[in-house]
Amino acid sequence: MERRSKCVKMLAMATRPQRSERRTDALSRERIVEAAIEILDADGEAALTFRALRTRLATGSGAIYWHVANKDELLAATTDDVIARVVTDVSAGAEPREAIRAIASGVFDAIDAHPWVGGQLSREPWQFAVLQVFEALGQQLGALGVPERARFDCASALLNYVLGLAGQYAAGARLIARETDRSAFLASVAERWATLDPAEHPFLHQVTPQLLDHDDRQQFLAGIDLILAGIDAIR
Amino acid sequence: MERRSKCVKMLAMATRPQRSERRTDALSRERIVEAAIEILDADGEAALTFRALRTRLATGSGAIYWHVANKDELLAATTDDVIARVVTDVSAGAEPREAIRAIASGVFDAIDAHPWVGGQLSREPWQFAVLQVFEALGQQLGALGVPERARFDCASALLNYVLGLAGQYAAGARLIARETDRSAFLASVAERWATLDPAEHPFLHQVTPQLLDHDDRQQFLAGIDLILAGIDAIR
DNA sequence: ACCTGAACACCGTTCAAGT
DNA sequence: ACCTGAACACCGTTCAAGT
Repeated sequence: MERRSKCVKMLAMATRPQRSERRTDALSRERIVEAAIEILDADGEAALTFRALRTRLATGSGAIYWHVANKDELLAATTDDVIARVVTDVSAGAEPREAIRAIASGVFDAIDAHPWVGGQLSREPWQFAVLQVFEALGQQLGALGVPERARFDCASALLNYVLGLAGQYAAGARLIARETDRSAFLASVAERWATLDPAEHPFLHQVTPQLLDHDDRQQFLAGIDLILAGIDAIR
Repeated sequence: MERRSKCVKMLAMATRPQRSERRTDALSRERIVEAAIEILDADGEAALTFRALRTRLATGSGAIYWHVANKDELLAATTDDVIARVVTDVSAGAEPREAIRAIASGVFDAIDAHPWVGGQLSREPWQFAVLQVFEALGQQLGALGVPERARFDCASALLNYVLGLAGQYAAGARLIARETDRSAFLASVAERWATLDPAEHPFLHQVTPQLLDHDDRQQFLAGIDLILAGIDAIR
């Protein structure tokens, strides 16, 4: 996708006299979204500012606003970009239950690779990216034989669960960025739990060991399976 | 809770010569949190700024920072304040399944009354308010007879679902604030769905009627029941 | 100990002016 | 049509100075 096009252009300008030919790397909505994703991946949500963007794209802020209405739209576009790949990646031939797990896993992995996507998904629920996931889940529920009346609620339950984890995971990533690593972060959470009165918080004390060595992805899929089991029960 | 204490003080100052007695309404963390909640309820998340706060409290920004570390801590405190009441309100005597529904309903109603709480819950997952909900859910799962090994995953699934809805609902409220009302908002969502290709989005087209007249609270509880049914199935 | 309020270092967004 | 970049109206936060 021509990530180095800016450098190429600058080299060309330095070695050749400028020509009137159309620059192939002219500013475009696509290039802006791409640059935004690079900033978000490298330095997190807080680092994405129009100033950072115009520096990276070597342009003025007004130029960015020519292609993108505002920051909300830009964030929605970056999220759509990442999620679109997930949903279309799910192979159409799979068995419905496996397909649902694959969709959920795909969203999980996308958030794992780009934590800022989690924050964005849970903040803007009716954006296109979320619709894509909702549609994909709903189709598979149909294939699974869930009666039409119940499909809306079931898809909604799965979607809310996925979005809930999305937000949680994104927030976790935000905190871990400040700490050293994941296990140190979990240890500090466990420490805080340990300071709570065991008489008032018996459950938290009980599950602290599980907190410390649980696998996020596995726990996420366990939740999906739980909801699928519930769907089986009402079917 | 003395909501009018500022006015009382001003009247007192106007009618009596100042006395050296300690003002009962001196600035305190509690009063700041209370004022913040009033601003959030009246005008939404975007309206809560330190400038709005210092105007309402008739003080300087530094005074607020003396009692509260920063804006994140203030937001966490407001959320804790609202959620604490929900969790302690759940009557201890209820049957576990009903208690879980009551906890979930309580969180739902709190978010319904204070949409900004939803945004905050889904953004800061390990804050105290969320721990309280997690603890309450976990305790009831124990009472329900869920084996210890599975309790962590089950509580996690319920919590993620609740937090997912929290974020979604908060975002919806943010959008509805700009539109006229809820049904106009849903109609505009349905309109957008209608523009999508029915061949690619059959599910969305199918459930549009249900979108238009669904009850948020009822749908939320249907999801809780679905997860509870799944928990029954694995028990 | 607690409060004041000016100042700092940022934001997102706009817009007259250029090509 | 597309881009520039200064300017505007905000933020959260700090801090010397007051009581």
